[in-house]
Amino acid sequence: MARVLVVDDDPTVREVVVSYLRAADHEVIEAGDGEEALVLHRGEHPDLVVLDLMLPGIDGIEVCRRMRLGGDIPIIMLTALGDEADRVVGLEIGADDYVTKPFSPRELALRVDSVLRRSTVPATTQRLEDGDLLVDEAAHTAFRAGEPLALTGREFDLLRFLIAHPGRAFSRDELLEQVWGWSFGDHSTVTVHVRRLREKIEEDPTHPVRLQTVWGVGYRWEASP
Amino acid sequence: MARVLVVDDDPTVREVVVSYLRAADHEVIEAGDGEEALVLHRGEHPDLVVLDLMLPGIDGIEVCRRMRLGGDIPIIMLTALGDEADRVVGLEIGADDYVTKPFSPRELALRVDSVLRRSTVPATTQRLEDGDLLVDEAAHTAFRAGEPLALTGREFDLLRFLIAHPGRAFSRDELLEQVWGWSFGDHSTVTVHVRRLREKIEEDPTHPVRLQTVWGVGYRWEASP
DNA sequence: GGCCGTTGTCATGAGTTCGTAAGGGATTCA
DNA sequence: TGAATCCCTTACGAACTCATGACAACGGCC
Repeated sequence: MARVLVVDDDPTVREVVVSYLRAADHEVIEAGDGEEALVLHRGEHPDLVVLDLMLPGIDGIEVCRRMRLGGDIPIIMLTALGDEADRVVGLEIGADDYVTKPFSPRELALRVDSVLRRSTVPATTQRLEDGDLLVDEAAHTAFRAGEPLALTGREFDLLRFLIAHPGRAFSRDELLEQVWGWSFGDHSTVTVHVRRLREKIEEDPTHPVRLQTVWGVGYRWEASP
Repeated sequence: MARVLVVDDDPTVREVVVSYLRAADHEVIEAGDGEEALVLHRGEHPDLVVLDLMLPGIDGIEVCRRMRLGGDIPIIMLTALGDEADRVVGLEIGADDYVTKPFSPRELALRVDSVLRRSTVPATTQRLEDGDLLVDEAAHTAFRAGEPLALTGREFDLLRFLIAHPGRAFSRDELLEQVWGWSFGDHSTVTVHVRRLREKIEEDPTHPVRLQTVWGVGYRWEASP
């Protein structure tokens, strides 16, 4: 339910943590060192960071400090077992929680949930991707090849719904129901909005590739290969 | 600093913990079993509880549950080392933190401080930066390119919140909730304050770059590149 | 008390978005 | 081939949203 950035230089540790967090329905992005972590933090706006204290290059403490400058983000520290000094440092610089290595992945997942729960702003938004298209629900913005698209509210809702349900054809009635929240309505409403959306996301709006017409039925989102 | 209730059936453990917490300027009250703990919790209203999981009579889990019924009080669990089941249980029933026995009293004292800090002041930072903007929370002052900005109280709160959560769209209701602390209110209050803030931080307030409008939704802080 | 800055509310106007209608083109089927 | 159906495109007014300026209430300070 949230976007989590996992920072650890050990790929094995990352793999385990990532798989557990994904199983808990979180979107996960990874970094292997401090520099990469800071770049991802700036660019991806994760909801929470799981951060190893011992990192090559910029160490975890410095990463934590710099992330804190860029925004109010919860951080869970990973520290070596028994190294009390490390743990003390972690708490002093204001990590929201920490877990000692070796740790149980299940416990870490619980900590993540716990920290998210007491976070001031609920993190319940995920991002949807399809090829070079990206729908960021938290930012309420869609991007094509990294460039933000100037979508209106309805267009954004429509795109979000279609990308979330690729490969399936929806009738206009279904779209009115799912996107507009109407139980009845004029079909042309859908038609026109589809056209407007195509105008903004299709390479050649006259010959749509992603938002395809299904004759006699409605429309279908064709996922990128 | 705070009133802490220490619950453990071992008088030696209590004595060590208590002396350390007193050294850290906390007021400490003690209980040797679950029943006594619940009575003191009800009567003395401590700010935080350090609770042994293994107790004669009513066990720690039950004590924790009942205390939670009586209010949102931070609880730190004491558990046996390596007993992951206990730790997981502790987290699941909502302990804010735990410490494994044998533990360093100094670390416990730090944990107490840490939990108190995040329960009273939820994960706030001292300084926030975004491009040439700087928010100094301690001084309650914001700067642009080193020059202090003449912000009013509300404007400062609004700016701090937005910079702390960059790249995310907030509805007016959410902003009223997060910045004003209101659960309901007039949307125009937000609109007007956004306008006033833009007047002071945007290069061209008519065409805002950082504090952007998200049509039909609310506003979003655009982090500088 | 009087002055001043802050704050919340309101009215107004400008700008944006949305739904609908209508005409023309495309597709299907007899 | 022709008719019927479905879809695309365009245009336009209504409804909505936001920005702006003004104003009164409130509290601090002299």
